[in-house]
Formats: sequence, C-alpha cells, structure tokens
Amino acid sequence: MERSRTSEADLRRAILDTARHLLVREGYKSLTMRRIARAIGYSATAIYLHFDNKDALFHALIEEGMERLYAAFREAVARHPDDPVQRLQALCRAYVAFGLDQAEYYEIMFMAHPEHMERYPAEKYRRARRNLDLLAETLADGHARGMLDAPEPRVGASIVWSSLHGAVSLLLAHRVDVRIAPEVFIHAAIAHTIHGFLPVREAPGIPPDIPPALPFADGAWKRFFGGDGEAA
Amino acid sequence: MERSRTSEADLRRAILDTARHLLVREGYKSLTMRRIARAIGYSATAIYLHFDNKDALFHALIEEGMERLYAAFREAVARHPDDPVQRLQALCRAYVAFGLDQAEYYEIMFMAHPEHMERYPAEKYRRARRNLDLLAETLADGHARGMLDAPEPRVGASIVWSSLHGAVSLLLAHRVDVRIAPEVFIHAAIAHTIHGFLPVREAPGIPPDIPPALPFADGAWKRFFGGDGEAA
DNA sequence: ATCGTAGCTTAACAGTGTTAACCTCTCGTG
DNA sequence: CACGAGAGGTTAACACTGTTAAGCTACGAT
Repeated sequence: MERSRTSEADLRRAILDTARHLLVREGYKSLTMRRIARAIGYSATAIYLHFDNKDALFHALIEEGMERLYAAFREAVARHPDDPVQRLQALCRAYVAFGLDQAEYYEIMFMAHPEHMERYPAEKYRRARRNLDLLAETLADGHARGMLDAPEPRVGASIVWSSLHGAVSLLLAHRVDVRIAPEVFIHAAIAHTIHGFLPVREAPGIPPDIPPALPFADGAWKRFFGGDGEAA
Repeated sequence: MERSRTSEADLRRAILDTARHLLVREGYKSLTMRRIARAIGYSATAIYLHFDNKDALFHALIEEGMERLYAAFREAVARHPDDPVQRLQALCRAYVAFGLDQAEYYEIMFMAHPEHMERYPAEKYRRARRNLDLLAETLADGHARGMLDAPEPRVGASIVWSSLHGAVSLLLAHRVDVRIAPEVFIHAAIAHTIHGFLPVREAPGIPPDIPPALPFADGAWKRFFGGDGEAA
C-alpha cells in the first residue's frame, strides 16, 4: 500500500518499529507475524527475508530493550557517583520504573516463556550482562567502604536483579495482594532489596550469618539441574 | 479405545491427571487440548463438557498446585514451631524446592502470561492467599520477639514471595549468570530474603531507614496503574 | 413405547508460525 | 546492448492451535 516509508532496504527497521508499537499498544498476544505484516503493508512471509523466525525478531527486540535499560542504568549511576547506597537505590528504582513503564518490553525481555528462548544464542546476552555489571560495581564499591555487606558482588548483582524481577513480574501479572497499595509494595520491595545488603547487628537468637552449607538436604532440584548445565 | 479407566463420570479427573502428566513430561508447549484428548482416548471437544475452556483447566491445575505448596508450607511450619527465623528459612526452602522440583506446576501457577489469567476469578486465589498467610504469621511472630524487623507482616509476606519468585523464575528460565553455581545462587537468594528482615546496625553513611516517601519522583508507572485498579 | 437429554462425536472456523514455489525487476557482466 | 543472476517480494499451502455448532447414540423416566 503506502510503501513509500520503507523505500530502501531498511524494512528490517520498519518491522522492528512496528513490532514494538504493536507490542506496546495491542499487547503481547497481538504480536503475530501476519499482524505486523499487515501494519506495514507487506505480506507475512516478507518478514522471513529479514528474520529467521519469530524468535529472532524477539531477540532483536530484547537487545533493544537491554540497550534502553542500560541507558537508564547509566543515568542512575551518573546521578549518584559518590554514595554507593544511594546509587544502588537509584538503580533499583530505574529497574522497577523501566519494568512498569515499558511493561511489554519487559515481558518479552524477562517474562517470555523458556520455550521461546531455547534457541537463544547465549552470546547475545552480553548486553544484558552489562546491566548486571553496573550493579556489581556498585555493590563492590559499597562493600569496600563498609557500607554494604556484599563479599561477592557478582552474586549480589544477580540477587538484586532476581529480587526486583520478582517484584516487577508479580506487579505486571497483577498478582500482588489487592489490599497492598502498589506504591507501598514497590517501596517495600526496593527497601528490602537494599536492606538485605546492610550489615546486621547481633540480636537474640539470630546467627551471625544465615545458616551455612547446602540449602537443601535432599536433592530436590537435582532433577531440574541434572539435564543441562548451561544457562544464559 | 481403552476407555475402561474412565468408566464413570470422573472424566474430569482423568483430564486433570493427564494434563498434569503431559505438562510435567512433555512441557508447557505440548499441553494442548487435542493432545490431552488423544492421551485419554477422547475427542478434544469432550474436554469442553467438563471445562469451559483451556483457561478453566489451567485454573484447576493452579488450585491443585497451590494445595501442594500449602502442604509443603505446613510441613515446614510444623518442623520449626519455636524459632520464627528458622521457620522462615524452612518456608523459603520449601518454596524454592517446590518451584524447582515441580517446575511445570510452578510455571502455570506463577509464570503464565497475564493473557491467560485475564478471566481468572479473583475469588479462587484464596488458596494462594493461605500460603501468604503462613509467611505473614511467621514474620509477625519474629517481629513480636524482636528477631525480625517486619512491622507490616502482610506486606512482608508479599515481599518474601516476590523475592523468592524472582529467584525461582530466573532459575527456571535459565537466566542466571552461568558463572554462578545454582546452589550458590539459591543459598544467596534465601539468605538475602531473610537478611532483609534482620535489624540493621548503625554504620557510616547509612540512614536508619531506607529513604522515605514515594519511590519515584515522576509518575513513571502511572500509565500502568492508571487503567485498572483491581488485582489478584 | 416414547421422549428427553447426558455424553460424546465429527466438521468446521478463524487463527497461528513456517515453507515451497513463483514472479518481477534491477544490476553487473560478456 | 542483451542477458542471466539474484535480491526482494508474492500467493498457496501445511500442520497446527482453541473453540463452536450440529448431529449421533444410548439410557432413564414417564
């Protein structure tokens, strides 16, 4: 139809833009090949000339999302160059804000079912890793200054991510107790995430460190981790 | 075919069992109406005589899953009737163990896309709420004894859930950094979750409480929460 | 003996992702 | 300039999906 917009070979660009818009405006379930094609005035199969399959299109969108999140993260870091705790808090806020504000982006980035991610090349998660690195550096900084208890920043960064991801995904799925105001929940989630890295004081009945050793006696998750050792 | 098993009108039971087995053995994507039907020797439409639609079948499975989780939770509570911190830890372990051991159950219970949950009657989440109640009671107990800092147990319970859910869902999606051993990550996630409720000590540059007021200056997530006020 | 209906069937619809075959038009080379 | 190659697009089709409409069969009650 009005094919003037995609005059050159940047149809790939048009596909991605349309996919993103469709995702944001119509929602996840409306993101189908035929619908994208119809929106840009091409046939569905034309998409396959630029993307191997729907997964590949998803991966491209995920990379874009990671880039956006990274931009938000860097801005948060730049805003608090001195205080690592404040910086950590700014990062947490940036993450939650990104997740709620760009909900559909977040969904395909972090909530897409593993089935879609099977063929995902682990290579491409480098962009995602940069975001974790910013968290790890902040934790390491705070640990060095004695303000945060994060002896293993890399693990700590994943914990921060994991904790915030839980909050965002439950919010997006509307699974949080209705009697709790969203703002309260968000504030509590961020506070708890940071709180978990603050040094503890001795108190009655509290071991200096949460118990040691293996978290489970029996091999509960062995079945799960038995099959494949790689992740991303 | 061999329809002797479903001699009576408990075909509903057979559908649920088959769906669960199929889910566990073949994975999420193989859980289709036709496949379930074929497995029990009925036609696909026969399922619609016992369930309104696929969502309703999912809901039934979710309720079963919630029941199982509740059983595991009650066992954890019974094992540590005295120490709330130990009890909280046992609950955390039970949750993670359930998530990893019954991965497919966990997926439809907590990771199914909101699209599937649109028509879900909020009423039915009462079973889910009981699990949160056990967490809340434990937090309240610990708070009363000065061992845990959880002034609002109901919020705290959701935070615990949220935190663990993040860990489990990232593990199930194989999204955790490959350089971190799963056992290490799991232990750190549980430890951090509990740690977040331990009283802090004064330290250089750390405010007594993580900052007050609204977590965001601009109305970042307003678009998200603007539309619908109900959740579940 | 007949009617109603519970319980199940087949046929069909509107979708989905994806592939194969074809068509057209431009561009580099003999 | 003529021509073959191939880039970039098309339609038709396959094997699926959830779901609905219509029809069949057999049994229990009147």
